Amino acid sequence: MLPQLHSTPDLVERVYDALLNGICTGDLAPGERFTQEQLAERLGVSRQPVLQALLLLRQQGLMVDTENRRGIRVAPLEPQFAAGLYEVRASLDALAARLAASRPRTDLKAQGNELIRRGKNASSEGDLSALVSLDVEFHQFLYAASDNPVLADTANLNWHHTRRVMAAYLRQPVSLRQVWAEHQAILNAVIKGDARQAEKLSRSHAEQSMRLLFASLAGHAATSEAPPRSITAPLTSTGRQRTASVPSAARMATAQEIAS
Amino acid sequence: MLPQLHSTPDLVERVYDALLNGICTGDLAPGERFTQEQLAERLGVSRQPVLQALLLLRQQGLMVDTENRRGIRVAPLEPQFAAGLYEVRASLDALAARLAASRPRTDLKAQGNELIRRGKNASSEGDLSALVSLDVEFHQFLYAASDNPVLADTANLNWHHTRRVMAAYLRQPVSLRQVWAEHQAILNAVIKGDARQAEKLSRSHAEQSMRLLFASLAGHAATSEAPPRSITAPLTSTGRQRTASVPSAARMATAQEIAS
DNA sequence: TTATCGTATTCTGTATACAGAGTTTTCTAG
DNA sequence: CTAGAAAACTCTGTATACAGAATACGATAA
Repeated sequence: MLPQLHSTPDLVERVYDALLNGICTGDLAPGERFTQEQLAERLGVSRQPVLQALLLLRQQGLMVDTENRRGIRVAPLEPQFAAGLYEVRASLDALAARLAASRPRTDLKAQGNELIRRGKNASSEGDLSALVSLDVEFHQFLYAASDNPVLADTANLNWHHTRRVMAAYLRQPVSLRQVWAEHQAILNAVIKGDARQAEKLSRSHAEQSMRLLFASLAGHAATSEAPPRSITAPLTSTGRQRTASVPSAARMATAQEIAS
Repeated sequence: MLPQLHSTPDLVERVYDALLNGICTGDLAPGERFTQEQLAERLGVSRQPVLQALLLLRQQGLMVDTENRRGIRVAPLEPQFAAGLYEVRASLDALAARLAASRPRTDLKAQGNELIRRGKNASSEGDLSALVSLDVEFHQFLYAASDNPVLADTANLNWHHTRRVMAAYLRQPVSLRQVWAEHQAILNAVIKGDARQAEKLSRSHAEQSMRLLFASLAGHAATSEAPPRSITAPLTSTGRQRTASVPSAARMATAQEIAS
């Protein structure tokens, strides 16, 4: 009898993922208010999974209750918060690089180089969203290589915020080749097993990323909020559905649209 | 019109706190299986808040689904996990100390010294559970002093696990005066504004704590699992109650009790 | 006895029902 | 018209109802 993989529809997780993704990409702009019912209807589920997903998102600081406790909204994104985030990240990345370098692993080289190849590729094409994904992927790769699950979990939680920050602030394609050159250097140090060097490079990379980010932030006026592009598809649930028919066009209406 | 503090019974939070506390103190031993209904009945609430609290606890790695997805149990506590935990903590604490030292604050001295006084006091009395609390409190104090909310949140999440580890492994009162002498040294460096020194001391304190812990662990046989002392009171809910009467004696029965 | 199928049981996740807290709206007295 | 009470509305959190999935049990055939 095999372990029997579970085929869970798991609506909570799907709602969570949908909202998380919306927040991180900036499709769900901070500001507008949602009720649980609205979200539930858009996603084609009942209020219950939404309630639970919101519990998680609140706990991670991605959503906040509205003043009167009526409705919820995406947490605003303050530059000061981003600064704190990068301070933490610098420490965790430094640790990850050090650990990764001090645990010899044979399979790192191929996998790491492949990631870097793709990163440099996306970089020359100026594909911003691909770059964000690859950046996340590269750093997760390092966390995994550190072989410390606590570190991986801790860092990954913060990366949700980091993704948000990048998507929100990194409007113009800044000098991103530099980023991937630094990744390359870190990887090399890790592969060589030079823990000291890997740690140092990793820390300065995080700090450099923050500087880059804030330079980019200074570039466009603080008033020009991230223009939400916005689509959130209804979940194509295989599980039980509520009886009420769901409007087929489940686009998330944005303030911009309504205004125009 | 004042901000009007909400008087929320908030059952989810209370269930969460009750379970978290049980896990961290070791009253809820890893191993025995619970169903949502059992927990709900013991705490005098419906299954719904329990379900939601478990969502959080699962997400934080404190509880795990049982193999068959029937019931849930407290996540086992592996020494290897603890090692990873302390590696992360060393990094975060070092950062916290550095930041705290580099942001001059006048009110740190009095508050910090008071904590240390209480810590040394509890230390000489050998009050283990008070010592754990005070340890947590001292480190949270440093996180707060770092003035980086991301760091505080990140570190606090991990401290749940740390509390668990300490309660589970720190059976005999090891040389705890040493711990508070180190705290003292860290605080002094922070107050003096010596960031470099504060960072160094903080890192080595975390590493030292881990060594102490593992020494303690080696002391008693790995087989002697933490003896669960175990009581979890039913929530004295002010909100709506389920109609079914709750057994007044809501002690959590342990495997030990049943066996004897 | 042991393998195999069907049935009962358990337990979960999701949907729906309900009650309370805060808000807005409506109505009435001045 | 305006201040204030009261009714209606919104929205949340909790309880209950329901359906599906996995296991345990039990009967039947070899």
